[in-house]
Amino acid sequence: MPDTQTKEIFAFEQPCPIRDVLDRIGDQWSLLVLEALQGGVLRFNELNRKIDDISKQMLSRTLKRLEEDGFIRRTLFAQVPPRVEYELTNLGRSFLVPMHLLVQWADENHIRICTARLDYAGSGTGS
Amino acid sequence: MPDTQTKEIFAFEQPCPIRDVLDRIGDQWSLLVLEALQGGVLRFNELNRKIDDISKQMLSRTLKRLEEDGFIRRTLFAQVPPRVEYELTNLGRSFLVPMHLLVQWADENHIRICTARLDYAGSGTGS
DNA sequence: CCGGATCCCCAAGGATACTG
DNA sequence: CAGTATCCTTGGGGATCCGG
Repeated sequence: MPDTQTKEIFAFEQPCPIRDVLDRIGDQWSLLVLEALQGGVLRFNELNRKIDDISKQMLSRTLKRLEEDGFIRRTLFAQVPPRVEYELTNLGRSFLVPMHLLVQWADENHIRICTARLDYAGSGTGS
Repeated sequence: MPDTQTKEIFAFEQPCPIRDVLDRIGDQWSLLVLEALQGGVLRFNELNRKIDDISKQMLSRTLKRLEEDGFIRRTLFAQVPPRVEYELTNLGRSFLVPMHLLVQWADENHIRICTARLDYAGSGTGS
């Protein structure tokens, strides 16, 4: 792709940090990884086991993206059996503060959402 | 799954409210719509103009999903020229509280994320 | 004015095999 | 052990046309 045209991603991209954040943690796995790393340093396969329904592929991608955005730090020990450790950065840790509030809200209001869905389905379609 | 280890991770199962929430607001437009409705009641085309880079299609879908989950309320006035009004529910308004904290965090730390990206790109690829 | 129905495209996500 | 490369599937999102 030699020449990427300036495709208008969003008109609100420049001053829209939340978009960046949502794009990162809105995916399937990022939040799980961040939560898993709350306990401390973990190696790749430890993470893989801890989240065990994630594939190596997705774990790798997710870690790379999180590292790229500065949420986690990757440390490679150049040894014969490779050893790589992942841990939260200060940025990652600080992020979990507001995130947990959102999680808490979700937890407290999930029942309402479910109720609303049933209600909607019930009133919308007779069948 | 009655008993797992010190799994503070939200299991990826039935009781995973955050997944529901992220799936809803992690999309392209939901947040924009919710923010737009903060000011009060708006009609369909008013919303369309306010977010003007959204298509009618996506606005319609987004509104329906938000209504389905109980974040907004839709009021139809059966008139010859159809009139439909949208407004936040209490649930939707309460959601914006933790959400704004996340937005605020994003706002305050966006520069760090951007820096991390440049840093990562700079150290990762020499070319 | 307010959408639904339809078609299309692309990128995110998964599975598997391979590598240093 | 810690990934990468490759292929494939899925569905979100856009454009457009149609209907009430």
